[in-house]
Amino acid sequence: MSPLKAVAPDGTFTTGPDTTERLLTPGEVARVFGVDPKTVNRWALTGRIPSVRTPSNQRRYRQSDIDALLNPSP
Amino acid sequence: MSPLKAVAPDGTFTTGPDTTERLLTPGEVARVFGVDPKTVNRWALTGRIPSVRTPSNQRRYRQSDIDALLNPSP
DNA sequence: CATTATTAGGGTAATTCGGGAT
DNA sequence: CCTGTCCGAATTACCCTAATAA
Repeated sequence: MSPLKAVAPDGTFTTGPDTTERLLTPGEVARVFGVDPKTVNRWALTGRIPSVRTPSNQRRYRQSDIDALLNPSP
Repeated sequence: MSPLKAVAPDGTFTTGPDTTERLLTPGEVARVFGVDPKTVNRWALTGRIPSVRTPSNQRRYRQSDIDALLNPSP
């Protein structure tokens, strides 16, 4: 199964990648938690947060992962 | 082999275009990695991603290439 | 044919990376 | 153990106009 899903927010089926899963930059995540962007990256290095790497080795963080940290065991 | 059919691991095949070789626009790839579409084109220029050119010089990216970047030799 | 969105370019400011010292 | 800061180098975002796509 491809990681590039094709279900639109309204439930319709569209061909193409899943655009519903937003990716956040280190700076954006840093603002959420009120810490330095480098601290966010250290969390990734120590395995506290999952991260996605761009082809140029920059880190991106899934919105769902951040939401999970903000809402533990709902 | 023809790009117009997909052969599953069990030997069956599906009719229609090969979805693993679908071409993605710069904007679609950009949303996958959470970057600007221009950045995706820069990846192509610097050889980080293979790209296909339309007759009008626009860039397209093979979904299989994008999948490979997200799942580096598992 | 007209309209709207996307893309290709280039130029510049901002962000990110990694290491290392504090 | 965890965090914020300094550094240089690399990477990216946003600005614009013209061309292409739907």
